[in-house]
Amino acid sequence: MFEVFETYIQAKTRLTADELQLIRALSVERKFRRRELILQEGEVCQFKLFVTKGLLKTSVIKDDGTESVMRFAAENMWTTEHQSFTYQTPSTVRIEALEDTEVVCWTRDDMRALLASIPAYKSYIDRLIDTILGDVHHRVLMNISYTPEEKYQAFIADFPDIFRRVPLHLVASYLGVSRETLSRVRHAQLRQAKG
Amino acid sequence: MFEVFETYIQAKTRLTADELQLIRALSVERKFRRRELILQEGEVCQFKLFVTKGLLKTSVIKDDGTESVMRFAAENMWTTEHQSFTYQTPSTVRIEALEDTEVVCWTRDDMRALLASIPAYKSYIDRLIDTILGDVHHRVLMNISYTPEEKYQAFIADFPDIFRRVPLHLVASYLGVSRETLSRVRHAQLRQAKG
DNA sequence: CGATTCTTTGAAAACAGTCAATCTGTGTGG
DNA sequence: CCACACAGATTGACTGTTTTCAAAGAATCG
Repeated sequence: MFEVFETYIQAKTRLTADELQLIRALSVERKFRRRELILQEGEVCQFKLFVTKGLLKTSVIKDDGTESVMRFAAENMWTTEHQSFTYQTPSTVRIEALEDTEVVCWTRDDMRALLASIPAYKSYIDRLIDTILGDVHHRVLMNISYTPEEKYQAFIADFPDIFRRVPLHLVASYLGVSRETLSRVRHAQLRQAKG
Repeated sequence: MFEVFETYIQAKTRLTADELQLIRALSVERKFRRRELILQEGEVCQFKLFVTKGLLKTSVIKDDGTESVMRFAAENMWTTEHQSFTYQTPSTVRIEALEDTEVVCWTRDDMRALLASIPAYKSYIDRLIDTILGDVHHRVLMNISYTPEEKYQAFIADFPDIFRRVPLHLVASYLGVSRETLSRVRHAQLRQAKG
């Protein structure tokens, strides 16, 4: 699995063999089965995960049982519960595997050590966070100003590799519309694409 | 104005007199009138702003003239167009003063220089970004799972110092509901509070 | 297969959005 | 200082959309 990460990170930044070796030494490889929980509500998030294979879902479950999907993470994407990971506090979200999934991950302390000792890696992470910030701003704008049709189109455009692999009702939850509405939206768009 | 920033930053992190002096040396103080544009769509965002007095609004105007408010920034809050500032690309958003406003600000290059030479300042900014990330995740969750009533309550709880100073229709835009709906929501809540 | 999960569909209800008109307060200029 | 203009808020009636509920149909996994 680490090889996938290695390929990815080499494309993003220039690391020496020693630096990469250090990152590898502190990494942990883990596998999860479909439906397996990576993180449960109330637990402290111990790892920052890099997905090398499969698909993860981060979500919040309300008291009434309603689920809100915060995030999907497929190959070559990072995921973690930022708050819980950074401050080692109980998580309010859960992370679950939607497919059999393989990840490479690091604990907070190991991550800190790596970032402190490898400037190029730190600066890559800084750029990554810039990107995340841009993405989430885009998502907010979509949330407050798009119609359901536009939201679904944006989702397809933003996650071309993911949208076919995720059950529609989870996409609906991610977008903040009901599954029935999204089903109808998609149906209408399919008809339009044909006609 | 710098004094306000100084008080703020000293409470957040420990800086030496020299470091603070350096930060001051590169800072620019600016004042804006109510309704004045700080940043226009298409312009490159030259500054990262720290508000010492007043209130700013960041928003996006769609082709049909509809405005979506992305963010408010009052005293002791930072604001900038992250994408435009970081990569010096044209901004898709505008920033406007809702009140007469005073800010302390820094250009990207000066900010970079400061962060590179003052580790404590860099680490403060890193923590700040952690906070922003948490805030915006909270906002997304609110967007996709709260009712208009809950959104308004959350806004009041999140911005107790701001909500009274902002026209209701801008709050509505920020929350992604129509101004009429928010007006009715607020009315109902006032009645409830009395009864 | 057999059971679960997921999707679709229809009909009804609830809801928020739109439109239009009015009301309020504020600030500006004569 | 007044009057007028303007930005903002409210209200009612209406429209349109989305949610909800319920049931049936498809797909998928074990």
